Amino acid sequence: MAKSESAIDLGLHLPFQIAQLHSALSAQAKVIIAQYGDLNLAQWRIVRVVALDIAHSSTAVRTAAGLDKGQFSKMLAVLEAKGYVVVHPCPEDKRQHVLELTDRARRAHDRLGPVLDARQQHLVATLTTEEQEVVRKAIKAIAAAATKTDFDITPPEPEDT
Amino acid sequence: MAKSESAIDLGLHLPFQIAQLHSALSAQAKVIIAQYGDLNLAQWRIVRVVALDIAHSSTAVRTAAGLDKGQFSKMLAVLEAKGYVVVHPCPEDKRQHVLELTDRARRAHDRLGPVLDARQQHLVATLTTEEQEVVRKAIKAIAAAATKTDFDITPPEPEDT
DNA sequence: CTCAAATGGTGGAAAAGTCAACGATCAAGT
DNA sequence: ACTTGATCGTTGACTTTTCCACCATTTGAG
Repeated sequence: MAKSESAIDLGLHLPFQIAQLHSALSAQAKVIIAQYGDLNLAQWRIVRVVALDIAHSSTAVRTAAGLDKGQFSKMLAVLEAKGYVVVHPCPEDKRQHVLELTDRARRAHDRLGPVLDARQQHLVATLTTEEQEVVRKAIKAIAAAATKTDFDITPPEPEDT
Repeated sequence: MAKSESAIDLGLHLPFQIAQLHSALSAQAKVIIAQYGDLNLAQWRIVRVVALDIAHSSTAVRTAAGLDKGQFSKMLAVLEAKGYVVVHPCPEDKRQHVLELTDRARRAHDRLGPVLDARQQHLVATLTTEEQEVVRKAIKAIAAAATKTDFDITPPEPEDT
């Protein structure tokens, strides 16, 4: 088989390829988003999660957007300052907030949403439905497998030097 | 079909899921690498590219490792300072350098390489060979599709506000 | 040879992301 | 009611990543 290469074929390197892919996607998103407003990627994600009614309370939005606690706090402050969201106290849990989008955010979402949907379609355009399904499943599986960190074929040996 | 959700099902979101996956993989790699030495991810990639004889001249290594120009310069300086690589002038192009690994780097690679290979296998362990093939193809295709930034369903209309 | 355009590497600035500590709030048990 | 432990959001320091302007070198055209 063509696996004669040391280890660098195409098969190996999955994390590297994912990183490359992520980089490309991120750059693409950045350019697109920049054309339509003054929000960055993280901020847009927050807006989108709320606009699609995926979540409205702060923690739920944060996890859905996949953001760090600190970063979320900062981005949310920016969004509020720019007039994209209004923050209400949460009746059920006084520690949290409830996010409400302003008209400005809704307009931005109405303009940008379709473009991002088009992008999404463009991205998977070359894949069949079955392939998309496989990819989706694989992402999930690999993400789960990525939690293990103790491989330890050979335990670290500090006195090797 | 089950596509009743606004847009947020599983199918959409690919960039987001890739981002999450990348984050998980990156964190995993970070932990593993940290156990075996004092190199970070980018530095390790450089070492690996050279160790596997994928490239030796600076620009080739940089692109193979998928690093930013500036970051590569800095990481390379660190590698040199730590005694992992020796930088020679490039005879064919005086702007570039030729990278040579030190024994230290080779030892590090000999120790860490197998662990990362094991990790790689673990990551794709749940996927069949065909599925791996699909994933590989998909990554390539999506990455290619990610270069397009001009979707412009509707051109930006500044006077919408 | 000379010039202009393109490419490579460096360094600094700005942005993004990470992390830990802190006070406020909640939940659960007593 | 009270206490303990957990969760939540904020803040500030810190690291990492990204971007851009600059100079040196190369390449190709005249």
